[in-house]
Amino acid sequence: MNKRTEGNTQYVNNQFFTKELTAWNKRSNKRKMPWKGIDNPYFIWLSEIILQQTRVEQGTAYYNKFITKYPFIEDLAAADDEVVFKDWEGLGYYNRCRNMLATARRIADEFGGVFPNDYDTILSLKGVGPYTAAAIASFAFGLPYAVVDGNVIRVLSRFFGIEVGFEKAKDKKHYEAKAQDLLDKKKPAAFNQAIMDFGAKLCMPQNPLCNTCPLSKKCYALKNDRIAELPLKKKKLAIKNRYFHYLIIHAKKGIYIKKREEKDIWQGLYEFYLQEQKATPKLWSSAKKLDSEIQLLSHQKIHSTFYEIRANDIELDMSSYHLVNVKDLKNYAFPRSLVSFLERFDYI
DNA sequence: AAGACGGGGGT
DNA sequence: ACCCCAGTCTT
Repeated sequence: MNKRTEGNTQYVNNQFFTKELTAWNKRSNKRKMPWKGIDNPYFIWLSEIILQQTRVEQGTAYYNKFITKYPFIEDLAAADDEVVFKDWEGLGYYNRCRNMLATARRIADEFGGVFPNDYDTILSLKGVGPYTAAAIASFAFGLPYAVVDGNVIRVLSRFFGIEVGFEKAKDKKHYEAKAQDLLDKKKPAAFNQAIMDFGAKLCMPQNPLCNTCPLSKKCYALKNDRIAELPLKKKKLAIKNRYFHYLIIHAKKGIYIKKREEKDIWQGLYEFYLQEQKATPKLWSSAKKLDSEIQLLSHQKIHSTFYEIRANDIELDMSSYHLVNVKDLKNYAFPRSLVSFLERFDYI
C-alpha cells in the first residue's frame, strides 16, 4: 500500500469512527452519571480528581458527598485539612486530596474563586495533568481538547490497530495526536464523553461486546484477533511485602495515634504505634495479639498484625503521638485496613 | 523512562 | 490470580 492510499484509508476510517461513535452515543448510550452534562467547572474538576484511577461506581458516592458538603470552591478552600482527609478516606491515592486542597485554595485566593478557563492555566493546577485539563477544558468550557484516558487508549488501540503501549512519552503522544485528530471540534464535550462511555460500556477491557459493536466492521483488533492483546499491557511491577505490627496502647484517656508524615503510602492518614519488621517485636511479649490481616495495594502487600496493651505496662516514647478518646476516633482518617480493624473490634 | 501511589470489583 | 480503573507526580 503506497503512502497516499494509506493516508486515504486512515481518513476513511476516521470518518467512519466518528460517525458511528456519534450515532451510537445518540442512539444507544444510556450511561448516566451525576456530573454528566453539567458545565460547572468546579464540579467537573472535583469529579475528575475523584475519578483518576478510580471506577465510576467507587467515586460517585464521594462526588455526591463533596458537592453537597462543599457546594462552592471557597467552601472546600476554607475547610480543615483533617476534615477533608476524613471525607476522602477510603478513596486511595491520598496525594490527590492534598493537591485538591492546594488547588481549591489557589483558585479561591489567586483567582477570586473563579475557575480558570484556559487550557494552560488549568493544566498548571496541582493534581491536574493532560487528561484532567482536557476534560475540564472541554466539559466546562467547550474547548477543543481531546481526552486520553484508559478508555480512549483501549478504543483507539483496538480499532486503529495501534500496536504500541502508552508508558513511553512518544507512544502516549501518538495516542493523543490520534484522539485530537478524531475530536469533533464543534462538539468536543459530547465527543469526549461519548468515547469514554463507549470504552466503559461496550469496548471494555475484558469481553467487549463486539457482536453488537457499531464499529466492528472496520475494527483492526477484531479482524486480526487482537482484542485480548490490545492495548499492549505494561509489564507488571513486583509486589513488595511489608510487615506492620500495630500496638494499640490504651491509656486512661484513650489510645495513641499518629499521623503518617513520611513520603510513603498513606501520607496524611493516621495510624497506631507502628513497628515495621518481619518478626514479632520482642518488647511486646506482654501485649495481647488481637488480629491480623493482609491488604493488597497496587505495588505492595501489607501484612498487618494488631496487638493491644495498657500504657502502664510498656515503656515507649509516645511524645510524637496524639492521645485520642476512643469516641473521637471517627474524626480521624485512617487507611482502609485500619478502619476495617477498628470496625471489627467495635472502636468505630 | 521508571516508580510510587489505594482501594475495589470483575473474571 | 490477574486485570485495570475518567492519571499525576517524583526521581
